[in-house]
Amino acid sequence: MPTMRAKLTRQATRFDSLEQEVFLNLWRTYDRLRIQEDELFGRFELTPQQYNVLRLLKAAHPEALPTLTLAERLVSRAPDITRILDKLEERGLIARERLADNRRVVRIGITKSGMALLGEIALPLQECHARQLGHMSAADLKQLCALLRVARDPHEEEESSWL
Amino acid sequence: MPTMRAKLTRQATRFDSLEQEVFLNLWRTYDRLRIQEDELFGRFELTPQQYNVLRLLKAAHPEALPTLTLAERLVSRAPDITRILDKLEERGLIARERLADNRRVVRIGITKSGMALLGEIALPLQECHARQLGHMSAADLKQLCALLRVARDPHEEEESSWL
DNA sequence: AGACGATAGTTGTCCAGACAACTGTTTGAA
DNA sequence: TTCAAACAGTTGTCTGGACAACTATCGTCT
Repeated sequence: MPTMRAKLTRQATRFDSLEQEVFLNLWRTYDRLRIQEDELFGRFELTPQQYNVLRLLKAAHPEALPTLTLAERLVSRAPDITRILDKLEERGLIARERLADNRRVVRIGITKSGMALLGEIALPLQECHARQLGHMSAADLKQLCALLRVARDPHEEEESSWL
Repeated sequence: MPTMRAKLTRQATRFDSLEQEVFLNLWRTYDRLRIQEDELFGRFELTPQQYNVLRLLKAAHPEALPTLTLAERLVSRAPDITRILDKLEERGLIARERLADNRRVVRIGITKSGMALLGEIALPLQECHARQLGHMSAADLKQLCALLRVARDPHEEEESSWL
């Protein structure tokens, strides 16, 4: 009985501070859960970022979004948004259209083919989410969500930009 | 002409599930906080992974750890552990030693130079952690930690391996 | 109208991460 | 004793991410 406790105490002392412990836990947890996502999206030859592009475009559908607006809404920074879109366009999952009245802007829309791919992914993705976090109660999930929001709140320019 | 005015009305994009919401929040929060870490470690020409190697070696000091043992303990997977170590060795921050009684094993130890670098980083790193999460109460931080552990618990092979 | 700065994307280049195939070393069973 | 399997790292190679410099277009100030 004291062996377990002593072990945990020793572990805890390896951190320099509580903040460091939180950040490393965050990193570790993200990494572990991402393994599941990577495996799933890999089956469809998508990266998580590419999937997120499609997800956002589906949410905007039938609107099309300017490239940089899309980039802003992505979960993770994407300085290489152009090339991410290049690959999706090559596969016919999105369509680009340069606006006639402002030729600087390229608007991105999801294609039927893209919507179809999202349809294929939907069920296995739900199963993936269940494997990832299905062991937690809804209450815990909500609390975790809330705490994560608090944690990053000062680091968001505008609260609503990325979803 | 309804060209690009109606874009802000769509911001309340729905998640497919609570689990997805948690994962995307996790990803986003990790990404936001990581920006701070990247900036800090960048000043010392280290990646977060490289810092973690040094941190673990300091914790093990004066013991030296076999390469793959070290890799297991890292926060994030590191299939390229060899090259991470190559770079640290080039800079004289770690030392490699092939064991005489089992020539397969390479043991890694932190050097004085490596310890000195960690000493330099310590204070700015604490300031970084304060910027990242200093706005949260100790109670919230502990709760967040606990929830993160619960979240990844089924995805850890052995609870104590990575610290 | 012309020039300048701002805006919207694109491209170049370099480095880290991922996966798999490979080398060298030890063990252990026929 | 010898040879195959297991082990511990290493290397090859490809893709994705990061940052900065670049092009094209537009707005605006004079």
